[in-house]
Amino acid sequence: MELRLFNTLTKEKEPFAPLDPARVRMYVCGPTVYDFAHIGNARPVIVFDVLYRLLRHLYGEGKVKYVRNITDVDDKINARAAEEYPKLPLNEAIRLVTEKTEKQFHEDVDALGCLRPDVEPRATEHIGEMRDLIERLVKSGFAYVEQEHVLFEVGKMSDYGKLARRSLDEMEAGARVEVAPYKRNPMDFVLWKPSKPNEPGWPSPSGIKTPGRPGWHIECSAMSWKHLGETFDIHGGGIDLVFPHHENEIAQSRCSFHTPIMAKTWMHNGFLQVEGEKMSKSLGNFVTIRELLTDWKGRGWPGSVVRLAMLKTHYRQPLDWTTDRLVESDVQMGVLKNTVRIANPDRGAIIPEVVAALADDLNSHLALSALMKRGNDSNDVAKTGLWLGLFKEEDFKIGRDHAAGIKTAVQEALEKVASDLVDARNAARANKDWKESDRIRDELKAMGVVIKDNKDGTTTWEIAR
RNA sequence: GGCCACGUGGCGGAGUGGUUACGUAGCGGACUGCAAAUCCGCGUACCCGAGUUCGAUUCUCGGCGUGGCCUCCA
Repeated sequence: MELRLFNTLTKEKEPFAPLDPARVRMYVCGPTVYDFAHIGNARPVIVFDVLYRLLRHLYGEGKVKYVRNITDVDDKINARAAEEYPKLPLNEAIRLVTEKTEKQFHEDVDALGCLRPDVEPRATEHIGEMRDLIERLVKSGFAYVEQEHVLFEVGKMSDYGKLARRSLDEMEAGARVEVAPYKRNPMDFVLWKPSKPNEPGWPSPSGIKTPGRPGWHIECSAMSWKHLGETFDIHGGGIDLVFPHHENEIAQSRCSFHTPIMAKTWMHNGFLQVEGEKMSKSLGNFVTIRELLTDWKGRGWPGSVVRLAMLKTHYRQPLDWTTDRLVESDVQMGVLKNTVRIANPDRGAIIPEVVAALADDLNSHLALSALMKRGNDSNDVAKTGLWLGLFKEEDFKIGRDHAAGIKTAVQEALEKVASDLVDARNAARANKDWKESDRIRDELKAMGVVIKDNKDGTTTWEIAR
């Protein structure tokens, strides 16, 4: 099956061919760990999780390497640490903030059914690689040292701006901010900057005496290099990262290694709004993953429902996050769960139409349509839903145990009670005592058991969703 | 101001130069003592204007609207 992906570099959907099919390599920009991740952060995590699953399916599980970084050096982190732990030394406070936030992030995205990447490198563990890259750039003339800063000189790179499709002239004309005095060109960007005495700092490159810290972009160049090599296949993130972040990553990496590309395919997910408005703290419509899972609009939403709600829209389209979207996803998830309630994924196969839809630039909505199509074999739906991350293995534990004849004491007791009541109700029905029959059904309902009178005359029951 | 994306039925949303998915909601029906679940049927949409064309929702140009980037940001 041919995989086609939209490449921001060429603005075209193109056939995907890995540099090395035995080692498919993908890098996605991960979170800056200073606060709960919000629903906008969840979008790329879910989207690229689906791509990761698809790549593993197409090339083999052991053949794909997925790297998603954790940014643990950043001014926002420093500010948050000082605010939350004013009495601790800053470095210790920073460690507490980043560790806590990283744990929260993992809990949240696990709940959304996302697989962990193969490597989750931390910026602070790659300062050496960053210094190495910076030294290379200075030596080869792409970067310069000025007032203890190291800056990348954009004018030295002939096709700077290619990803964002902007020429230097256009960008300078649009520059609205004050230009720092140490910059040769207004668009030059920081690779390394000096730290104040109370800030985190590391030995500086290129003969700078004062300890310093990295600029924002260099960490991704360093970590992708360390874990994926000088060039790799896919680099992903939110569309807002195209400029300047990804443009600058490309500049750093290509000029360090003198390569024509950094990543072959650049993929960017579209932005998300909340109830038709831009999500922002000032509007008060900021939605964190944690809120969604526990209490948003009066209830908690299962991770699978959030995942489904996210994948209903193609990843490059803008997405409006609304209650209606979640309610509909909840209904659909209920239908899916009902379909697979006695299914066994081990006996099913991944539905080819679902894979085909995803292989066409991750058309997740069409894939979901194929999954929910009437008449699908329930074992196939189970297998495919599991593969898509919509179901978890434990969703099928009861079905499997049931098939294997394993029951817990609680289940046995429940079954005894329920089957006695069902028998009593059927006896009442045989006497056309509808009042008693309905009373027993209500009693069962109160216990969380739903009755179904089947067409063949039998009566079955199940635990209410 | 510069660059870019998007605009499809009540809602979500795919797709296509001509035959107009699918889901959800709604309505009608089958099945039921009544329910639940399931199944069947119905609705007939593509921002506006101009152009290309035998024919455009689909291509081109212009407009309007929404959003993004240009500054930390998924």
